[in-house]
Amino acid sequence: MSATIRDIKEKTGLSLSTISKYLNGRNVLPENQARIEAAIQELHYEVNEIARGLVTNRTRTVGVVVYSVESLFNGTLLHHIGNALREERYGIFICDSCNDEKIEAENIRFLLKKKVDGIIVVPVSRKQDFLNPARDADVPVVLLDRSLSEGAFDCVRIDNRKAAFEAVKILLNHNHRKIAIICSDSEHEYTGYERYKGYLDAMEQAGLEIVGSYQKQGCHSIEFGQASMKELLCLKDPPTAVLLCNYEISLGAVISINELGIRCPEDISLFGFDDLILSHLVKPQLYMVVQPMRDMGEKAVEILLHHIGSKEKTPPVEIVMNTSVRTGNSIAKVTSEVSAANGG
Amino acid sequence: MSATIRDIKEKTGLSLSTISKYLNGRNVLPENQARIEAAIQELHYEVNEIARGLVTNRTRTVGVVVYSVESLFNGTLLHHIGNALREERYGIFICDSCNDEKIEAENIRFLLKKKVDGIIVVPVSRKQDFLNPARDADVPVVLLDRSLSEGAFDCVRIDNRKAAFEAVKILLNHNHRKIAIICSDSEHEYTGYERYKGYLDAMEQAGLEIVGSYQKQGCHSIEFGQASMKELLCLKDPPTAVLLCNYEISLGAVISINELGIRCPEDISLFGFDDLILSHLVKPQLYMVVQPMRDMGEKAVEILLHHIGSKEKTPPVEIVMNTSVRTGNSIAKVTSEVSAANGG
DNA sequence: CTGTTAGCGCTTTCAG
DNA sequence: CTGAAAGCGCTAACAG
Repeated sequence: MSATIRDIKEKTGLSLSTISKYLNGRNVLPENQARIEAAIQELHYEVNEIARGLVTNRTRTVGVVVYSVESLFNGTLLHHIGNALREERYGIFICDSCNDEKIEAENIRFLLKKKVDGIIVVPVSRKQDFLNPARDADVPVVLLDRSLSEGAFDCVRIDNRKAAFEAVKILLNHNHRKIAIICSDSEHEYTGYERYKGYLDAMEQAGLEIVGSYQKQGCHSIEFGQASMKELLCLKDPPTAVLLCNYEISLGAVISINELGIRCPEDISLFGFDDLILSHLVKPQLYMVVQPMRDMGEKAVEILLHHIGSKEKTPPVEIVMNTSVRTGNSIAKVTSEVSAANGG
Repeated sequence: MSATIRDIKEKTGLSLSTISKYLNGRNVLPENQARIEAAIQELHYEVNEIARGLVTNRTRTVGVVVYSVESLFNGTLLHHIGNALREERYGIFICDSCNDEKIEAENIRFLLKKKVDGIIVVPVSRKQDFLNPARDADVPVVLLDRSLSEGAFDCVRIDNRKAAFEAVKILLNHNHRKIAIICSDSEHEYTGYERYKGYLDAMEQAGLEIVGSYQKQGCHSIEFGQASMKELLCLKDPPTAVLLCNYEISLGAVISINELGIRCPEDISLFGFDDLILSHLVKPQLYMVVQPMRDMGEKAVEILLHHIGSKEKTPPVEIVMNTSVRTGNSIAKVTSEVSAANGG
């Protein structure tokens, strides 16, 4: 069907190597350049990247594996990663792990068979086993957003513990004492556990007791956020504020208070994570921890391309980025009397 | 680095072709099967899909080009497409057009160079020029969600005109007469124009005059939805109901009424498009046109794979799927007196 | 600067 | 059923 370098050879009478050189930007006589260019136009020639990849052993393609392509968080990350990669003329193979470790492992093997030059992964698994094939094949990997238990790969993320800590501090500054948390559990996800620890740090520093029924740990999902919020609201002695530890849980919690007709911040104060238009959509505007998603995506690409460029091994690095807080009006100031009464 | 079929040849003493046959599921003596399998395990051999693709001229890879990977609408579509493709052991090359026609055209050329077997595209452009290279290279293309002006490619979509028509009918049944529309314009997008026509159909059938200031046509974006909604609300004689013709515009409209402190449905009734958790998130629940996104994605894959399987050309087909309406409480019943007064 | 040659890893004739 | 040989489209030495 499509023209090959051989057709150009026929048309121009030049050798394959001259044409190849022209295609790769090396020096060719102006006259020959013109002839090749003319033939390319005439034949609608396009390089066959497959053939090129076979010989160069570089496909100029990066695989990106995300835990779920349906999550707006990942969509945003993918957008920034894609932009950064396109600038460097890299293609992007996106794989959806559907929040399933088996699919995730399959995705890695798939990408390896496709001979990608490197892989960026926002992982489902907590352990690194699924990445062993990549390591064996010497294909560089950069983790994004979530680190793994062993820490053997480069990772770009935020300081989750600190971010949660600071969020709780803001709640404390509004005199909240009965503060609950909904997060993904350590088995399910890295960030959930870290954020939980940040919550504990702040509570302990404030000398507050950790109430068992105020701790909701489970899946990273809208459903879990929704159900947990409902449970918290139905407690005999409900919390006055809740920290929602990721985007999906934040969504679920908002759905829940809508369903139950609970008012925010009059009845409950909320602090969410990952501001993806959510704070603009719902009334009142939510306080949220915001991650520098663009910087994170770009940094991951930068590190990966650096590895691809120079095959020398370097010890794994963790890039930890700063978060910020988007203020809203989802937090009520607890008056001291009430605070005292509640705190008792 | 990684093992090749040659290493297996050394280990087993068998010929390349026998090994290749085994890898492709053809008949090989049980004894030889066992030897090959053992060598594969030992060497961690994985097929080099690049090399295979070079000779078979099939990469078992499909390109998917979406207008924006940041849009939840596309994320959902991608999820279903990815699932369907994975089941058929196809890989998926996702390209983000960033709502830019130039990038979109670039994406097509990129995929062609990567020798994808077929392309699914949710297009930015209204005209098909950017797909000419694919047609020239005999790579099958299926359009999804949005059709092009010429209709020369297969397309899976809904009946946009009818969907909008029915939405307006529901508003009319609630006695609304002053009905506005916010949609993407025909220059920007296929669906916008179709939905606009459906709106006109319903208004004309009801014998209502089309008020110029109630027609907002522009970009498919949150910003446009937000700004347009604000303009409508600030009119001297504002509409009592608004049809929001896509997800981003629906988001923008909700943001706008939140900002202005307008109540829905007391002050204004809303009817949106594409229910992607939005109706659950905001209060009150929005009435929405919902598209069968999963069916659409799966159908697009089915058609594409069929084309890939049999290279014979068939005239382009348009698959038009049915929509449904998710009811909410975002529409107020206009009392007849008011209706008469307003309708005047 | 240009051409010749070899070969990337695999599949595919075609004999045997 | 198995093996030898050719070749997919391109790049990478090496001579010239």
